[in-house]
Amino acid sequence: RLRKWQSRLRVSDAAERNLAFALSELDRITAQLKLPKHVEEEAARLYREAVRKGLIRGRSIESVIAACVYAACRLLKVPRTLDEISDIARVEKKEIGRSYRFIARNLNLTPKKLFVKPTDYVNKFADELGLSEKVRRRAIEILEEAYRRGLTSGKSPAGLVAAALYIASLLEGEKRTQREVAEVARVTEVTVRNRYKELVEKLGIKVPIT
Amino acid sequence: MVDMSKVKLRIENIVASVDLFAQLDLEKVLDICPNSKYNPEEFPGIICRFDDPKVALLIFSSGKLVVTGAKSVQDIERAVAKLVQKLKGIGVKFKRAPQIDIQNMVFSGDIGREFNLDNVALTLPNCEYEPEQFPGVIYRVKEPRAVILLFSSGKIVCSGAKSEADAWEAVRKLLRELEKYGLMEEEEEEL
DNA sequence: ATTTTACTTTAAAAAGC
DNA sequence: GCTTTAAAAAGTAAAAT
Repeated sequence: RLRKWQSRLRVSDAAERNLAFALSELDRITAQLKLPKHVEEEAARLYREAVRKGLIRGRSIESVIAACVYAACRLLKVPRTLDEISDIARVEKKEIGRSYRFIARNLNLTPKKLFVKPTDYVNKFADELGLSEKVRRRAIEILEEAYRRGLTSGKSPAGLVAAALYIASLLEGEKRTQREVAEVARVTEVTVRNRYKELVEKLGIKVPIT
Repeated sequence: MVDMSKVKLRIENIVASVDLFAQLDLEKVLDICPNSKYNPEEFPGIICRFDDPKVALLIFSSGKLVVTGAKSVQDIERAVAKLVQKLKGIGVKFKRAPQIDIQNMVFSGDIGREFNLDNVALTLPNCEYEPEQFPGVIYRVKEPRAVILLFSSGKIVCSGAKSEADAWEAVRKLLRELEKYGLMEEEEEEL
């Protein structure tokens, strides 16, 4: 009898220790990324739910917490790239991505709930690049036309937004280099260049010679 | 009725597990497998490649094998027969004829029309789509168990099926769902 | 700056860690 | 869970030219 009691205590002990570790990890990440309180709370809620459903088995607490942060950002429309999170999480991006897709599947986080409008990324990147409202509007117009023309399916949203911002910055006379745009969007210059070429070509955009 | 007339499927890879019903001394087996690799530290089996039929075999001391890379069940049968002949050459005795089990078949294919994957992801239940991580929609079919990757071009990859008939049935079920949710008509305008 | 090579996703088995 | 094997899809990344 006493043994069973002790083992239960041990189990809840371990569970409490794991939760405490997970929440401290969550605190560290959200503080470093300067994420709003409601995102941290949502991530914590998702984590507890994941634990309750036994989704942590076979996965590290770190990768699941990082995945919950990313999922919370997507659910609450707080644009953040997976790269930014994996920079400070001590787990590789690939592993966070796997945990993210796994909890999304099992917590019924549908693509619809997780969808973040490209517009939100436009504003986030434009903020970091110090671009005007005019450039943002132009970039969004380009993205909407690209969507209508079927040029966005399967492509990296970050890469598309980066290319649209690059083009808009040229058109509105507030030029940013491909390198600068690629850096904030966390994609390579080659990706920006590829998207840029396709958008300019297929949408017939005349960019000023640089 | 689901129109499958424009759908194409091409076998790309077959994975099979095989039991030869014989114990093997892997050090001796190494001699009859020219281009083979064996590092028990990292992997317990011999990795051996045949040019004809073009397959890769994983050979274990238990006498069990994994044959991959085949484009037909016949390729697997031929590869197993070829290995058995070589093993007989070094004196291996078999308790009975080898048992071959097809474990997985991978197909590439085409549905014959393009898709707006954002629309598909927002409408088709139980699918995954994370373009930041992978360009295709991932759709899991319960029965027969298989997974289909759907790309914006309409090209697909079907894996996990244990037979060609199962793969066709899985694709048929995906098309039935796409039709059910009106994702097969909306003649994506222009271009 | 462009080309080549490599890796992302899916499935499944083998023996052992 | 991981290790190894094969193959396609289309995109992106990294490395080479």
